[in-house]
Amino acid sequence: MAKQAGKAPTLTDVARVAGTSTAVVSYVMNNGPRPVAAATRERVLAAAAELDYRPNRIARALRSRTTGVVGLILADASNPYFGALARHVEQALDKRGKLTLTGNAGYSPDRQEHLADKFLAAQVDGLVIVFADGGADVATQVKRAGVPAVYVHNQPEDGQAPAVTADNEDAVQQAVAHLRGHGHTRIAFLAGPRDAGPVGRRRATWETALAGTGAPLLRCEYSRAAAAALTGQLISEGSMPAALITATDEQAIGVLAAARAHRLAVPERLAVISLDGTPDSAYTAPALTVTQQPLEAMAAQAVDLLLGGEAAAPPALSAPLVIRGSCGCAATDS
Amino acid sequence: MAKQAGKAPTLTDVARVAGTSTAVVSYVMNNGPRPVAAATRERVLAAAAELDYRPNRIARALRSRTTGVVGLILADASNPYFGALARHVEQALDKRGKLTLTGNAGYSPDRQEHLADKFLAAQVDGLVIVFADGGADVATQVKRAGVPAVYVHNQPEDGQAPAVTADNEDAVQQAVAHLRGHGHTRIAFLAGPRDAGPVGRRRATWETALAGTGAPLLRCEYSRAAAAALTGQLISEGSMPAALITATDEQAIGVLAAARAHRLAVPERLAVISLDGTPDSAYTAPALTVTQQPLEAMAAQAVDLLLGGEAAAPPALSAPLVIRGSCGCAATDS
DNA sequence: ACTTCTTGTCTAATCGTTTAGATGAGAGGA
DNA sequence: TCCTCTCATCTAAACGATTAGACAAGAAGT
Repeated sequence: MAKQAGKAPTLTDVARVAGTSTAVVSYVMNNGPRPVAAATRERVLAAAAELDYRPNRIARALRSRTTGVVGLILADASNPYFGALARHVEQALDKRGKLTLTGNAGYSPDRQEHLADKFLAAQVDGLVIVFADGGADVATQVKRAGVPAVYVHNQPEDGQAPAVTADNEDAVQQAVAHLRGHGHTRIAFLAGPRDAGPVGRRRATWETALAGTGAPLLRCEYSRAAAAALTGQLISEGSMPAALITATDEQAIGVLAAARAHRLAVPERLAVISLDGTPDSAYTAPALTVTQQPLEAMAAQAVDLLLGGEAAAPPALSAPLVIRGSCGCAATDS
Repeated sequence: MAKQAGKAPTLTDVARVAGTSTAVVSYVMNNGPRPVAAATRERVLAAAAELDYRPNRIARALRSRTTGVVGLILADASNPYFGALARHVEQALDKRGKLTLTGNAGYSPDRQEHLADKFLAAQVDGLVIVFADGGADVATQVKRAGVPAVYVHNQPEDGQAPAVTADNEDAVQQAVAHLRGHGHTRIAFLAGPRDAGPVGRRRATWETALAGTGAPLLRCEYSRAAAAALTGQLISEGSMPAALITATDEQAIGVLAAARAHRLAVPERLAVISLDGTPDSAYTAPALTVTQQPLEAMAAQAVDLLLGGEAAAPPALSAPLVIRGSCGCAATDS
């Protein structure tokens, strides 16, 4: 059937075989801007099939100024939270026929800009940006280029660009309420090194909820090692609070490891709730009670927002509380 | 300085400002195939800077038949092993000035083919393929397209394409030797559902090492849930072996969770060593003893292999044994 | 019978590069 | 002086698609 020798067949080849001009072939291929007679369409389709013709996306992109590629900039794919988000974004984009150009920026603003630059030069049709923090420079850079962009999980300071996040206020409130239900009053919060945008609002919500109780605000990098180090230090000093909400699972996992190393019983002497809810959280010891972010829904909404259509009232992205062992409830280990 | 209105500047614009033809501008931009007088070069560079000119990669790709984009097909970015590998591959490619098109195939051959198809249509310069298993169809599809490809972590059955893997035989042997050092003789192996290529060789190595001891070969999907279910069942039946090597960390984590749920003490009554060594493995309870795969080196080698050059004798990719608590050594928790 | 639509198709310009071939100006050799 | 080489540069043809404008033929309206 299919020719196997030589170069890939082009539009012109198909036109020659079908006995038409390249224009009609193009019209057929994209149900083009002009109608084509049924009989002709058949001939074209047959010719295309015979040659195993596949349109050259590059040529199409050059002419039509749309590449069918979307850039995804994220902090770090080896963090399961971002990794899972990346996977869902990629899948949502694929469903819309788009390809995903991925870049890991680490937590460095320089690399964020570098990637944005590269992606813009590659003429992406849009950008999905998932940062842990910061990214203001990138935001203005992107806006100036006039490329549509959506921020997920965070929002640049200027707050102009559309952003998708779970309902963080609600999540924090659920966590606080649940820990209070266990009798805790001094509930500490482990935040990231800085905070801006929606993720920062987690801290703000905690602050108003716990106002006046003297519960400490802790800060460390979003890594297991950093959280473990901080926790170890606090335990040694004897200043570890009895209840803690962590901004991320990575931090919570670090806290748990340090507690174990120092023989501090969880949840008896330290109750923990984390705000991410990655798959990892179900397999820690004890399993983490979390507010589970709906990553798939967030990814879907981000893509809808970016590509338009489906603008049906964006569903509220609530992060339900998933109760496991680390908060003090009977461990429902499995 | 920079123009801000209107469309992006093109080669032609630069040529006009510099008072040259587009050819010289092109020669300057890529230290072109022909020399340019120093004075002229300066003028061109100045004009380009003034206009803030950035070459249009699409047009360049159309003409020169090379896109500067490499496709990365992997099973599942939310699995930290693949996520970390993806990050390292992306970074190695970036260092070479390439962009990374990423796709998650899940564990489905259909999606593998779908992605390969898309990427080939996008005219990628090369393909990095990271599968858990299988992928023979994709391999032939890719080979027929004549696009260079490298397989990482696995190798298609036909064994023609270059592949990068850690030294799995050695890893298994280290694990077996270590568990024997703890006095175990019946050392079971938890493999994936099928096995082919290098990953399959892990099982083969185990088989020859343990020949005649009657140690069982277990199989389940590469997921925590599947491993946990299997382990739970074995414990209930009373047929759980006392020593186990798992093919992946994900499986090991599932095993640990099930053991905990069934109050089976690790490492006292069940010693475990896993063959991946993802960051996760350091934070389980007890922390996993693993053979640690050098993901970054694997990624670097894969990219070198794909893009040529640097062919300096590929370093041996050994996976050193990292001793933590799950094997029976004194837990060096931290 | 003559204009006016409609419908289907073709011609050719265009997107922004790369690069082979033509051209022209000096330098050096006879 | 004339011819031959270099160099530096320019002209213009690709690359493979999209799409506005021209055109031909038949249907419909008067």
